[in-house]
Amino acid sequence: MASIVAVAWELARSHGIGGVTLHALAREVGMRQPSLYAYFDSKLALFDAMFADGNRQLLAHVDALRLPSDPRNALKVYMRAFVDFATEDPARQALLFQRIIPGFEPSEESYAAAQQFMARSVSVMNAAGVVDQDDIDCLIAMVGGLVDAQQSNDPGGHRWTRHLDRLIDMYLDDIKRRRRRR
Amino acid sequence: MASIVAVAWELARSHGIGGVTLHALAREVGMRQPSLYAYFDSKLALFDAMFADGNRQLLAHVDALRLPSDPRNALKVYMRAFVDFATEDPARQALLFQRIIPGFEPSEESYAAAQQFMARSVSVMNAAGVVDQDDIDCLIAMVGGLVDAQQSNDPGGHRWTRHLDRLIDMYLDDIKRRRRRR
DNA sequence: GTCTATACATCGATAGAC
DNA sequence: GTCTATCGATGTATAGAC
Repeated sequence: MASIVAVAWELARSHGIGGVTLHALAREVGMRQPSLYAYFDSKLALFDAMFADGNRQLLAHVDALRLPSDPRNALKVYMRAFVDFATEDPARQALLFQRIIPGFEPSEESYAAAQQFMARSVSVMNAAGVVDQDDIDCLIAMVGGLVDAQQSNDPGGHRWTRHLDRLIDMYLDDIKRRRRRR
Repeated sequence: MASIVAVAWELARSHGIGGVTLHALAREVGMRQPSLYAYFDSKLALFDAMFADGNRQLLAHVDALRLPSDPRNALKVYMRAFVDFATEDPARQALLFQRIIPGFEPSEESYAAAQQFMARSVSVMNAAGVVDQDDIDCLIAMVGGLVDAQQSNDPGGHRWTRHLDRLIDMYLDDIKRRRRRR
Protein backbone atom coordinates (compact mmCIF):
# COMPACT_ATOMS: atom_id res chain seq x y z
CA MET A 1 0.00 0.00 0.00
CA ALA A 2 2.67 2.48 1.04
CA SER A 3 4.99 0.97 -1.55
CA ILE A 4 2.34 1.36 -4.24
CA VAL A 5 2.08 5.05 -3.42
CA ALA A 6 5.85 5.32 -3.61
CA VAL A 7 5.83 3.82 -7.10
CA ALA A 8 3.04 6.20 -8.06
CA TRP A 9 5.33 9.06 -7.08
CA GLU A 10 8.05 7.64 -9.28
CA LEU A 11 5.64 7.63 -12.19
CA ALA A 12 4.61 11.20 -11.46
CA ARG A 13 8.23 12.30 -11.31
CA SER A 14 9.18 10.77 -14.63
CA HIS A 15 5.99 11.22 -16.66
CA GLY A 16 4.12 14.01 -14.93
CA ILE A 17 1.05 13.73 -12.78
CA GLY A 18 -0.91 12.85 -15.89
CA GLY A 19 1.38 9.88 -16.41
CA VAL A 20 0.00 8.23 -13.33
CA THR A 21 -2.51 5.81 -14.81
CA LEU A 22 -3.77 2.69 -13.15
CA HIS A 23 -2.43 0.58 -15.99
CA ALA A 24 1.05 2.05 -15.76
CA LEU A 25 1.03 1.90 -11.99
CA ALA A 26 -0.06 -1.73 -11.96
CA ARG A 27 2.61 -2.67 -14.49
CA GLU A 28 5.24 -0.90 -12.40
CA VAL A 29 4.34 -2.77 -9.23
CA GLY A 30 4.02 -6.11 -11.05
CA MET A 31 0.27 -6.43 -10.95
CA ARG A 32 -2.69 -6.15 -13.29
CA GLN A 33 -4.68 -2.98 -13.36
CA PRO A 34 -7.87 -4.29 -11.71
CA SER A 35 -5.87 -5.58 -8.75
CA LEU A 36 -5.23 -2.02 -7.64
CA TYR A 37 -8.87 -1.77 -6.67
CA ALA A 38 -8.06 -3.98 -3.71
CA TYR A 39 -6.09 -1.01 -2.36
CA PHE A 40 -7.89 2.04 -3.72
CA ASP A 41 -11.60 2.45 -4.31
CA SER A 42 -10.97 4.73 -7.27
CA LYS A 43 -8.27 6.72 -8.95
CA LEU A 44 -9.18 9.77 -6.91
CA ALA A 45 -8.64 7.67 -3.82
CA LEU A 46 -5.13 7.00 -5.08
CA PHE A 47 -4.52 10.70 -5.51
CA ASP A 48 -5.88 11.28 -2.04
CA ALA A 49 -3.38 8.80 -0.63
CA MET A 50 -0.61 10.52 -2.58
CA PHE A 51 -1.76 13.91 -1.30
CA ALA A 52 -1.61 12.74 2.30
CA ASP A 53 1.72 11.01 1.74
CA GLY A 54 3.26 14.07 0.08
CA ASN A 55 2.22 16.29 2.94
CA ARG A 56 3.68 13.85 5.41
CA GLN A 57 6.93 13.85 3.40
CA LEU A 58 6.97 17.62 3.57
CA LEU A 59 6.28 17.67 7.27
CA ALA A 60 9.04 15.15 7.91
CA HIS A 61 11.36 17.23 5.72
CA VAL A 62 10.93 20.40 7.76
CA ASP A 63 10.75 18.58 11.07
CA ALA A 64 14.19 17.12 10.43
CA LEU A 65 15.66 20.61 10.24
CA ARG A 66 17.95 21.96 12.92
CA LEU A 67 16.73 25.53 12.93
CA PRO A 68 19.13 28.30 13.99
CA SER A 69 18.20 30.04 17.20
CA ASP A 70 17.97 33.40 15.49
CA PRO A 71 14.36 33.58 14.26
CA ARG A 72 15.24 35.38 11.04
CA ASN A 73 17.81 32.79 10.09
CA ALA A 74 15.45 30.07 11.18
CA LEU A 75 12.84 31.41 8.77
CA LYS A 76 15.38 31.45 5.97
CA VAL A 77 16.46 27.89 6.60
CA TYR A 78 12.86 26.76 6.89
CA MET A 79 11.75 28.42 3.67
CA ARG A 80 14.83 27.22 1.86
CA ALA A 81 13.91 23.69 2.85
CA PHE A 82 10.43 24.23 1.51
CA VAL A 83 11.71 25.66 -1.76
CA ASP A 84 14.09 22.74 -2.19
CA PHE A 85 11.30 20.28 -1.49
CA ALA A 86 9.01 22.07 -3.93
CA THR A 87 11.46 22.36 -6.80
CA GLU A 88 12.89 18.86 -6.56
CA ASP A 89 9.59 17.32 -7.67
CA PRO A 90 7.28 19.54 -9.75
CA ALA A 91 4.58 16.89 -10.06
CA ARG A 92 4.39 16.49 -6.29
CA GLN A 93 4.27 20.24 -5.88
CA ALA A 94 1.45 20.42 -8.40
CA LEU A 95 -0.61 17.83 -6.56
CA LEU A 96 -0.03 19.36 -3.15
CA PHE A 97 -0.40 23.04 -3.91
CA GLN A 98 -2.31 23.51 -7.13
CA ARG A 99 -5.74 22.57 -8.38
CA ILE A 100 -4.53 20.33 -11.14
CA ILE A 101 -6.60 17.15 -10.90
CA PRO A 102 -10.16 17.69 -12.11
CA GLY A 103 -12.58 16.68 -9.41
CA PHE A 104 -9.98 15.99 -6.77
CA GLU A 105 -10.67 17.25 -3.29
CA PRO A 106 -8.53 15.96 -0.44
CA SER A 107 -10.39 13.98 2.16
CA GLU A 108 -10.72 15.36 5.65
CA GLU A 109 -7.88 13.31 7.07
CA SER A 110 -5.57 14.02 4.16
CA TYR A 111 -6.26 17.69 4.49
CA ALA A 112 -5.30 17.47 8.15
CA ALA A 113 -1.73 16.66 7.13
CA ALA A 114 -1.65 19.78 5.00
CA GLN A 115 -2.95 21.87 7.85
CA GLN A 116 -0.27 20.44 10.11
CA PHE A 117 2.41 21.74 7.78
CA MET A 118 0.77 25.14 7.57
CA ALA A 119 0.61 25.37 11.36
CA ARG A 120 4.30 24.53 11.58
CA SER A 121 5.11 27.20 9.00
CA VAL A 122 3.08 29.82 10.78
CA SER A 123 4.89 29.17 14.04
CA VAL A 124 8.26 29.75 12.37
CA MET A 125 6.95 32.91 10.74
CA ASN A 126 5.49 34.14 13.99
CA ALA A 127 8.82 33.77 15.74
CA ALA A 128 10.41 35.95 13.08
CA GLY A 129 7.84 38.67 13.59
CA VAL A 130 5.46 37.71 10.81
CA VAL A 131 2.26 37.70 12.80
CA ASP A 132 -0.55 39.43 10.94
CA GLN A 133 -2.49 37.25 8.52
CA ASP A 134 -1.80 39.79 5.78
CA ASP A 135 1.92 39.48 6.32
CA ILE A 136 1.75 35.71 6.40
CA ASP A 137 -0.19 35.75 3.14
CA CYS A 138 2.31 38.03 1.45
CA LEU A 139 5.29 35.99 2.54
CA ILE A 140 3.67 32.78 1.33
CA ALA A 141 2.86 34.42 -1.98
CA MET A 142 6.43 35.62 -2.42
CA VAL A 143 7.96 32.23 -1.70
CA GLY A 144 5.39 30.48 -3.84
CA GLY A 145 6.05 32.99 -6.61
CA LEU A 146 9.73 32.13 -6.62
CA VAL A 147 8.94 28.45 -6.82
CA ASP A 148 6.42 28.87 -9.62
CA ALA A 149 8.60 31.20 -11.66
CA GLN A 150 11.48 28.79 -11.24
CA GLN A 151 9.50 25.80 -12.42
CA SER A 152 7.75 27.58 -15.27
CA ASN A 153 10.73 29.43 -16.73
CA ASP A 154 13.87 27.66 -15.65
CA PRO A 155 13.09 24.15 -14.39
CA GLY A 156 16.01 22.60 -12.61
CA GLY A 157 17.86 25.89 -12.29
CA HIS A 158 18.03 28.44 -9.50
CA ARG A 159 17.67 31.76 -11.31
CA TRP A 160 14.67 32.67 -9.14
CA THR A 161 15.05 30.63 -6.00
CA ARG A 162 18.47 32.12 -5.27
CA HIS A 163 16.74 35.35 -4.34
CA LEU A 164 14.89 33.74 -1.44
CA ASP A 165 17.05 35.06 1.39
CA ARG A 166 17.10 38.56 0.00
CA LEU A 167 13.33 38.70 -0.31
CA ILE A 168 12.88 37.37 3.20
CA ASP A 169 15.26 39.99 4.56
CA MET A 170 13.47 42.68 2.65
CA TYR A 171 10.09 41.60 3.92
CA LEU A 172 11.13 41.22 7.55
CA ASP A 173 12.78 44.64 7.44
CA ASP A 174 9.62 46.11 5.99
CA ILE A 175 7.53 44.65 8.79
CA LYS A 176 9.91 46.10 11.39
CA ARG A 177 9.84 49.45 9.67
CA ARG A 178 6.07 49.55 9.56
CA ARG A 179 5.85 48.53 13.20
CA ARG A 180 8.20 51.33 14.17
CA ARG A 181 6.00 53.83 12.40
CA ARG A 182 3.09 52.99 14.68
CA MET B 1 -11.16 30.73 -37.41
CA ALA B 2 -10.94 33.58 -34.93
CA SER B 3 -14.47 32.78 -33.78
CA ILE B 4 -13.55 29.14 -33.28
CA VAL B 5 -10.71 30.19 -31.01
CA ALA B 6 -13.12 32.43 -29.13
CA VAL B 7 -15.44 29.49 -28.53
CA ALA B 8 -12.47 27.41 -27.42
CA TRP B 9 -11.77 30.05 -24.79
CA GLU B 10 -15.37 29.81 -23.61
CA LEU B 11 -14.94 26.07 -23.18
CA ALA B 12 -11.70 26.58 -21.30
CA ARG B 13 -13.35 29.11 -19.01
CA SER B 14 -16.26 26.89 -18.09
CA HIS B 15 -14.67 23.42 -18.10
CA GLY B 16 -10.98 24.05 -17.65
CA ILE B 17 -8.27 23.79 -20.23
CA GLY B 18 -8.75 20.03 -20.18
CA GLY B 19 -12.36 20.54 -21.18
CA VAL B 20 -11.26 21.81 -24.56
CA THR B 21 -11.70 18.71 -26.71
CA LEU B 22 -12.20 18.71 -30.43
CA HIS B 23 -15.53 16.99 -30.07
CA ALA B 24 -16.83 19.55 -27.58
CA LEU B 25 -15.43 22.44 -29.57
CA ALA B 26 -17.00 21.21 -32.79
CA ARG B 27 -20.36 20.74 -31.11
CA GLU B 28 -20.16 24.25 -29.67
CA VAL B 29 -19.50 25.85 -33.04
CA GLY B 30 -22.10 23.72 -34.81
CA MET B 31 -19.79 21.44 -36.72
CA ARG B 32 -18.61 17.86 -36.60
CA GLN B 33 -15.29 17.09 -35.02
CA PRO B 34 -13.37 16.17 -38.19
CA SER B 35 -14.32 19.49 -39.78
CA LEU B 36 -12.05 21.29 -37.37
CA TYR B 37 -9.09 19.83 -39.21
CA ALA B 38 -9.85 22.26 -42.01
CA TYR B 39 -8.72 24.98 -39.58
CA PHE B 40 -6.14 23.31 -37.37
CA ASP B 41 -3.68 20.62 -38.33
CA SER B 42 -3.84 19.09 -34.88
CA LYS B 43 -5.02 19.79 -31.38
CA LEU B 44 -1.67 21.27 -30.47
CA ALA B 45 -2.12 23.67 -33.39
CA LEU B 46 -5.37 24.76 -31.78
CA PHE B 47 -3.59 25.41 -28.51
CA ASP B 48 -0.94 27.32 -30.37
CA ALA B 49 -3.60 29.56 -31.90
CA MET B 50 -5.11 30.06 -28.44
CA PHE B 51 -1.70 30.87 -27.01
CA ALA B 52 -1.08 33.53 -29.63
CA ASP B 53 -4.60 34.90 -29.24
CA GLY B 54 -4.34 35.07 -25.46
CA ASN B 55 -1.10 36.96 -25.64
CA ARG B 56 -2.59 39.40 -28.12
CA GLN B 57 -5.52 39.87 -25.74
CA LEU B 58 -3.10 40.62 -22.96
CA LEU B 59 -1.10 43.02 -25.04
CA ALA B 60 -4.26 44.85 -26.11
CA HIS B 61 -5.36 44.95 -22.47
CA VAL B 62 -2.23 46.73 -21.25
CA ASP B 63 -1.90 48.87 -24.37
CA ALA B 64 -5.35 50.31 -23.70
CA LEU B 65 -4.17 51.63 -20.36
CA ARG B 66 -3.69 55.33 -19.71
CA LEU B 67 -0.64 55.12 -17.52
CA PRO B 68 -0.02 57.85 -14.93
CA SER B 69 3.02 59.99 -15.61
CA ASP B 70 4.57 59.04 -12.30
CA PRO B 71 6.56 55.87 -13.07
CA ARG B 72 5.80 54.25 -9.73
CA ASN B 73 2.08 54.74 -10.14
CA ALA B 74 2.35 53.66 -13.74
CA LEU B 75 3.92 50.38 -12.63
CA LYS B 76 1.12 49.85 -10.11
CA VAL B 77 -1.58 50.48 -12.70
CA TYR B 78 0.19 48.25 -15.20
CA MET B 79 0.64 45.36 -12.80
CA ARG B 80 -2.90 45.71 -11.53
CA ALA B 81 -4.12 45.35 -15.08
CA PHE B 82 -2.03 42.23 -15.46
CA VAL B 83 -3.31 40.75 -12.22
CA ASP B 84 -6.90 41.45 -13.21
CA PHE B 85 -6.33 39.87 -16.59
CA ALA B 86 -4.70 36.85 -14.98
CA THR B 87 -7.30 36.22 -12.31
CA GLU B 88 -10.36 36.74 -14.46
CA ASP B 89 -9.60 33.59 -16.47
CA PRO B 90 -7.52 30.92 -14.74
CA ALA B 91 -7.53 28.58 -17.72
CA ARG B 92 -6.13 31.28 -19.98
CA GLN B 93 -3.53 32.12 -17.39
CA ALA B 94 -2.56 28.46 -17.18
CA LEU B 95 -2.09 28.17 -20.93
CA LEU B 96 -0.12 31.40 -21.22
CA PHE B 97 2.14 31.15 -18.22
CA GLN B 98 2.38 27.57 -17.05
CA ARG B 99 3.53 24.37 -18.59
CA ILE B 100 0.22 22.61 -18.38
CA ILE B 101 -0.32 21.00 -21.78
CA PRO B 102 1.92 17.96 -22.25
CA GLY B 103 3.94 18.35 -25.40
CA PHE B 104 2.83 21.87 -26.16
CA GLU B 105 5.51 24.32 -27.24
CA PRO B 106 4.43 27.63 -28.75
CA SER B 107 5.44 28.16 -32.34
CA GLU B 108 7.94 30.84 -33.16
CA GLU B 109 5.35 33.39 -34.23
CA SER B 110 3.09 32.69 -31.25
CA TYR B 111 6.02 33.09 -28.94
CA ALA B 112 6.73 36.44 -30.51
CA ALA B 113 3.45 37.78 -29.12
CA ALA B 114 4.50 36.67 -25.65
CA GLN B 115 7.85 38.37 -26.04
CA GLN B 116 6.12 41.55 -27.10
CA PHE B 117 4.22 41.64 -23.83
CA MET B 118 7.37 40.96 -21.85
CA ALA B 119 9.18 43.79 -23.63
CA ARG B 120 6.33 46.14 -22.81
CA SER B 121 6.42 45.07 -19.16
CA VAL B 122 10.14 45.55 -18.91
CA SER B 123 9.90 49.09 -20.26
CA VAL B 124 7.36 50.01 -17.58
CA MET B 125 9.54 48.42 -14.92
CA ASN B 126 12.63 50.18 -16.22
CA ALA B 127 10.93 53.55 -15.99
CA ALA B 128 10.17 52.85 -12.34
CA GLY B 129 13.80 52.04 -11.60
CA VAL B 130 13.59 48.27 -11.94
CA VAL B 131 16.50 47.77 -14.26
CA ASP B 132 18.68 44.86 -13.19
CA GLN B 133 17.56 41.45 -14.45
CA ASP B 134 17.57 40.18 -10.88
CA ASP B 135 15.16 42.89 -9.82
CA ILE B 136 12.93 42.26 -12.81
CA ASP B 137 12.88 38.57 -11.96
CA CYS B 138 11.98 39.20 -8.35
CA LEU B 139 9.20 41.59 -9.19
CA ILE B 140 7.73 39.17 -11.70
CA ALA B 141 7.93 36.38 -9.14
CA MET B 142 6.16 38.47 -6.53
CA VAL B 143 3.32 39.46 -8.82
CA GLY B 144 3.01 35.94 -10.14
CA GLY B 145 3.01 34.63 -6.60
CA LEU B 146 0.07 36.81 -5.70
CA VAL B 147 -1.83 35.59 -8.74
CA ASP B 148 -1.08 31.94 -8.07
CA ALA B 149 -1.88 32.12 -4.38
CA GLN B 150 -5.12 33.87 -5.21
CA GLN B 151 -6.18 31.27 -7.73
CA SER B 152 -5.11 28.27 -5.68
CA ASN B 153 -6.49 29.31 -2.31
CA ASP B 154 -9.23 31.85 -2.88
CA PRO B 155 -10.40 31.77 -6.50
CA GLY B 156 -12.56 34.72 -7.36
CA GLY B 157 -11.56 36.65 -4.25
CA HIS B 158 -8.92 39.28 -3.62
CA ARG B 159 -7.32 38.18 -0.36
CA TRP B 160 -3.90 38.08 -1.98
CA THR B 161 -4.13 40.41 -4.96
CA ARG B 162 -5.13 43.35 -2.77
CA HIS B 163 -1.56 43.46 -1.49
CA LEU B 164 -0.17 44.24 -4.91
CA ASP B 165 0.43 47.96 -4.41
CA ARG B 166 2.04 47.47 -1.05
CA LEU B 167 4.47 44.88 -2.37
CA ILE B 168 5.37 47.08 -5.31
CA ASP B 169 6.03 50.02 -3.01
CA MET B 170 8.12 47.84 -0.76
CA TYR B 171 10.19 46.53 -3.62
CA LEU B 172 10.75 49.90 -5.30
CA ASP B 173 11.79 51.37 -1.94
CA ASP B 174 14.19 48.50 -1.44
CA ILE B 175 15.79 49.12 -4.81
CA LYS B 176 16.22 52.81 -4.02
CA ARG B 177 17.68 51.98 -0.63
CA ARG B 178 20.17 49.55 -2.09
CA ARG B 179 21.16 52.02 -4.76
CA ARG B 180 21.78 54.67 -2.15
CA ARG B 181 24.11 52.33 -0.30
CA ARG B 182 26.39 52.08 -3.30
C1' DG C 1 -5.85 -10.53 -3.28
C1' DT C 2 -5.00 -11.41 -7.78
C1' DC C 3 -6.35 -12.83 -12.04
C1' DT C 4 -8.89 -12.81 -17.00
C1' DA C 5 -12.18 -10.74 -19.61
C1' DT C 6 -14.77 -7.12 -20.81
C1' DA C 7 -17.79 -3.19 -20.63
C1' DC C 8 -17.94 1.58 -21.49
C1' DA C 9 -16.46 6.03 -22.43
C1' DT C 10 -13.49 9.60 -24.49
C1' DC C 11 -10.41 11.37 -27.58
C1' DG C 12 -7.38 12.47 -31.61
C1' DA C 13 -6.92 11.48 -36.21
C1' DT C 14 -7.74 9.67 -41.07
C1' DA C 15 -10.35 8.08 -45.35
C1' DG C 16 -13.22 9.27 -48.70
C1' DA C 17 -17.77 11.00 -50.54
C1' DC C 18 -20.21 15.30 -51.56
C1' DG D 1 -15.25 22.92 -46.20
C1' DT D 2 -18.14 19.86 -44.27
C1' DC D 3 -19.93 15.55 -43.83
C1' DT D 4 -20.33 10.20 -42.36
C1' DA D 5 -17.96 6.45 -40.87
C1' DT D 6 -14.50 4.45 -38.54
C1' DC D 7 -9.94 3.33 -36.65
C1' DG D 8 -6.86 2.89 -32.83
C1' DA D 9 -5.32 4.09 -28.57
C1' DT D 10 -6.06 4.97 -23.81
C1' DG D 11 -8.47 5.25 -19.65
C1' DT D 12 -11.50 3.87 -15.50
C1' DA D 13 -14.24 0.55 -13.65
C1' DT D 14 -16.84 -3.94 -12.88
C1' DA D 15 -17.97 -9.08 -13.03
C1' DG D 16 -16.73 -13.24 -11.68
C1' DA D 17 -13.44 -17.26 -11.32
C1' DC D 18 -9.53 -18.89 -8.53
